[in-house]
Amino acid sequence: MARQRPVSPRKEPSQRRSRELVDLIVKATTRVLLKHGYEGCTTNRVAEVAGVSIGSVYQYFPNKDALVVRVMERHQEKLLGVMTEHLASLKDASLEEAVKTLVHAMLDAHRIEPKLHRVLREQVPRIGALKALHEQHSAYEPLVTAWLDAHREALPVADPAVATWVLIAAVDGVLGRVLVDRPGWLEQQQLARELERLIVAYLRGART
Amino acid sequence: MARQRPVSPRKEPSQRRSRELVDLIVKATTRVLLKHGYEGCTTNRVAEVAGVSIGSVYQYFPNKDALVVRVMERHQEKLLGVMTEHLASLKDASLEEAVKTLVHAMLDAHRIEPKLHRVLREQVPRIGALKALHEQHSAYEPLVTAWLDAHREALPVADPAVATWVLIAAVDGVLGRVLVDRPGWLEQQQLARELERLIVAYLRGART
Amino acid sequence: MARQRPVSPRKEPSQRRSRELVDLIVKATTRVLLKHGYEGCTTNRVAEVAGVSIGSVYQYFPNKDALVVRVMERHQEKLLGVMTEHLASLKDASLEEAVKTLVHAMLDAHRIEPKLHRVLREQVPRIGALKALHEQHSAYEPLVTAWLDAHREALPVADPAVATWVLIAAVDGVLGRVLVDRPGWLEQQQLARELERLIVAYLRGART
Amino acid sequence: MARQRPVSPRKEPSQRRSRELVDLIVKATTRVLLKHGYEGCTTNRVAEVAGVSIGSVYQYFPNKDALVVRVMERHQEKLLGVMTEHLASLKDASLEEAVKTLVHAMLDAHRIEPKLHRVLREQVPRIGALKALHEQHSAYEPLVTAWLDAHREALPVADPAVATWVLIAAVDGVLGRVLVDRPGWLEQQQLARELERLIVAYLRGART
DNA sequence: GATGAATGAGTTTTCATTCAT
DNA sequence: CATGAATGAAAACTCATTCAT
Repeated sequence: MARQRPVSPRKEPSQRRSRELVDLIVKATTRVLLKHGYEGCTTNRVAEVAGVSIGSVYQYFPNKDALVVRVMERHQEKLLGVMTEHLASLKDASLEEAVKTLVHAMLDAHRIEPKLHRVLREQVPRIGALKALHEQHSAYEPLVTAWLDAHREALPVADPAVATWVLIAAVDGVLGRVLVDRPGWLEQQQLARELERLIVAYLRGART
Repeated sequence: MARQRPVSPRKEPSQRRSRELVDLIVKATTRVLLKHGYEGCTTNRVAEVAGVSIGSVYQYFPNKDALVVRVMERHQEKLLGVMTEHLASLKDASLEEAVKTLVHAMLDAHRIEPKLHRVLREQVPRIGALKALHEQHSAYEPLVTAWLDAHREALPVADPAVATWVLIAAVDGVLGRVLVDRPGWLEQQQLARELERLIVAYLRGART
Repeated sequence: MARQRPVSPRKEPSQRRSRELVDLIVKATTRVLLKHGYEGCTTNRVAEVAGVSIGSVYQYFPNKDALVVRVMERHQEKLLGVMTEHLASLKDASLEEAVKTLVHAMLDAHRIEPKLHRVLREQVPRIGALKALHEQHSAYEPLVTAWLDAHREALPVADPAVATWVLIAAVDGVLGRVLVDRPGWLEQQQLARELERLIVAYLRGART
Repeated sequence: MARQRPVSPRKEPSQRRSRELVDLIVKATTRVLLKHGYEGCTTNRVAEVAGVSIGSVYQYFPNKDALVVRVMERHQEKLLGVMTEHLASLKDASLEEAVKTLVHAMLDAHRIEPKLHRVLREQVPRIGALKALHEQHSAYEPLVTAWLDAHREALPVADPAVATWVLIAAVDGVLGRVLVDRPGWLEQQQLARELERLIVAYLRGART
């Protein structure tokens, strides 16, 4: 299935000037990605939009995909920031609070740059970065797992890690779909409510 | 975002020979898609694999994407077949039975051609106006909604359509993820159990 | 040292039309090679000079070097033609006649397209085809060796094959140099005479 | 044939430090040439290998080819050293001694850095106006010519300069070929013997 | 209808060279 | 002097699509 070239930055931008350049390029990539999608995101176009020579692009990025990957990483860093910030208060929360927090966090994360988020979700799989995309959750999953573990007694959860995995996959699945098919819902109270219900019910559980 | 071309078959293959030709081409596209991914799925390659002239391909398909779309449609027809078959018995089922049926149906659907399924999910960019196509669920959602509607009294479900949507999005989200990150789980009992728990709990609900 | 890509034709030109196309391309390559050297022999330039689309070039040649190699092969076919024609009469020749024939043959071969010959000699090594270039002699070496073997008694030649090799390498070395540094000599009587002397002396030999 | 740029050092390295820098760069060029061939010998790579800024390279060399030329010059200086050293004793030598000396000298010269020698011969295109450089022999040819001239009486040599030229071209042709096609022979006694026979015979000559 | 030769715009990428710091 | 970031012309090559046969 081909694809799998080095994607790591070619050269660390050391001086200030370069760092700004890299920043410019990544931002341009984002814009182009938003406007033209992955196919239309050509290196020349990126360079042009960035107002930078094509050579400069290749000075810092070994190839086209490296650009996209970098955009993805930046976005994920932001997501992660939002998530961890929200989840910091999870520790001593009650079930209801915890769930509200989690849902709120995930919704907020999806509100950061919804269009970009959607483009990345749709296009990034093609460059084999789907796993990387999924692993964006791995950073805060432990927080959730820890909470579950702490409340194990009160909840019929056999394996906290698995429960976390299923939960996040489910919620993320729903949100991903919302982003693509029902972008308006992101701001709807009802969506949050349903997700909360989904989670609470699953955790309180009713063995089948 | 560019992309927006006709995608429907150029001409209905009326004679038998033509129909066989189309079939040949679609099968070839599938094979190429599996082996080389979307990027590597070039029209010339497809023609070659099909043992057919490139001109003939363009006789029946207006452009490259039409090929891929046809492959998706075929796959979805199969999915739909499996789903509706399973869901036919839904009508008078109890909650537990209904849920078991649904989960079983979705799992079975994902077992049809998992590799192709994954390639289509991962590799195929959202092609043009084809969002609808990606809503592979829309075809059987009504069946689930109908069942929910019929059992409305017994279940704290405000809006059956929304509940169906959320449910399917959640389960499909989990399964999509399983396909990519935990392919082995597809055959694991535990996965089915967790999904059933998720659904039952959500439907029996526990208002937050 | 990189370099070593497939160089064999991509597709056999089957129809008349195609054969003419390939011919056109090879001729254009020759012209470009003569005018701009190997570096300046770009595929686009070749296509342009041939009055053909760049795509057509790549239809029949997998890459740039394949073009050059084909030019080389054509040239060698001509050389070989001239050589074997001359050497046909070698069989029963006396030493003096045989040597005259050989020298005459090699000189004639170098007169075919001296400029092209020179360019190929200078540039072709770079694409790793130097051995191929040398092997151009292997086609008629046996003829010379056979003659030597037949006259073994009369000549102090220990190993006819080695003697042939040395002889041809020497003469070819001289001619190659003439081509580059003293192109005018090619028409000079004296050059032929010196080469004949070189050979005759070597074969008649005088053990050191 | 394009190509025609200044190739002489941009500025004489006056201070010690500069001389060391130039040395570093030339050595790096040699290494890169050996490892990657002429095509792969990029200025940036050279700078990197030399552990020197690309700017510094251009401080002392006006362009890429100047680098390669310098490498060639260095190599030829060494060759020349070996040759003249050997040929110093030529003066009063007998024919047999003289020939032995010459052959020995040329063989030794080819043993200096055979790989570099081969790369330079094979890979380096005739750079611009540098034919002269390729006439690596011109430096010691006079020595041989002088000897021939001194022994004119005893030898049937019409024009010593021409004889020298032919002789050296022939021997060098054989050696060049050996380098590429039969590298092992370089150490074989037989090669030396054959070359000696070739030369002695040619000089003692037998008018045809 | 079927064929497949021909097209050429459009991509990615390299690398010699410059010049502000 | 030294640096190395920045440049951008130019090269190789692809592939969807057309159209004469």
